[in-house]
Amino acid sequence: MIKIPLKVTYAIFATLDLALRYGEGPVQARTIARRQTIPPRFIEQVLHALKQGGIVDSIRGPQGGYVLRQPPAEVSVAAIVETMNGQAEPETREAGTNGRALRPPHREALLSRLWDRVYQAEREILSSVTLQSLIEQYTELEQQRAPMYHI
Amino acid sequence: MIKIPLKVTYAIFATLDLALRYGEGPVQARTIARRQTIPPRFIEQVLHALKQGGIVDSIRGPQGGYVLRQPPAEVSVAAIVETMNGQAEPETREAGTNGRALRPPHREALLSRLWDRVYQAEREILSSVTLQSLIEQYTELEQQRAPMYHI
DNA sequence: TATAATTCCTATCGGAAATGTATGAATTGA
DNA sequence: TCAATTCATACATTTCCGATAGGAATTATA
Repeated sequence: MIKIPLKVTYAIFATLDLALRYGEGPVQARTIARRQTIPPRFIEQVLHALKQGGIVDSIRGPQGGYVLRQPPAEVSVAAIVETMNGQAEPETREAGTNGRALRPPHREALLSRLWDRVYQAEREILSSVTLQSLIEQYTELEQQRAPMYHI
Repeated sequence: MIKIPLKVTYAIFATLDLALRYGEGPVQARTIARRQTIPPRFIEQVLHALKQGGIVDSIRGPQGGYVLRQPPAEVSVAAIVETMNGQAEPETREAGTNGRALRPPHREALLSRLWDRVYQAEREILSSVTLQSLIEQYTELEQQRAPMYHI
């Protein structure tokens, strides 16, 4: 049921990459693509969507690139996920009804309510996680195994 | 993020149709299809999947059809949803990593944890909703607007 | 002002998944 | 035996997603 489009994963890794370098000036799409192993032409679209969603800012021209619009602690995963999904209209496909079974208006409402509850639960979880907290979790994980010889 | 395949919606409406007639003998696929406005050839596949998942039983031959295997109060939406999705392997696509950014093993783990939490929350909600409770909600909704002139 | 580096925009492609159709075999009550 | 029904599988169609491509717009720098 839960679908995690690659696009979303890419978006999170890309913003994490920016978060690790927050305050150090713009990072170019190509650079992120190389570091995160994301198809270079594809990450452009991801970053563009993130810009439309107000997650990142872009600087054009030479020495340009992308920067996080807000400090990593202010950027929730929920915001990123919603931005990446926001493009496609929910487009609730109706199923129609007949006879004397459950009838359309309420029948649809029944499931809408349910999906809404699920969606809400998801949002609450994703809202509580920020790029900052992800980075912290990551360094914790790393330190458990090897005393950072990177970053 | 939340993806609701039509197949799943159909499965819920079909089982609801059976739930409304629980104990009254088998209902034929064609009948459900007509009442719930589901492509007749398609609902067969849905019902078949539900049978494999142990949600419904089937009776072949004339006067055959489908019945709920358990009373409506025992059938959770989670069971239905899992049955309908159970076919396709999750198939976690890796994204790989390079350079000195977040490195693969833990980077992936980071998101896996997060998606697991979301998935868990979803399951809890869907497990708490049964066909019985859906029917109750439905009749409530109906009575609020018009004093049932159907069913 | 020219140039090169970069983002921006849109179109398109290919493959996979979802949706739906078709056909015939197997089962079984009457 | 016959007709009604599920069962099984294959096939067709559409939609979505990941990815690629080409060129336009912008701008720092020389």
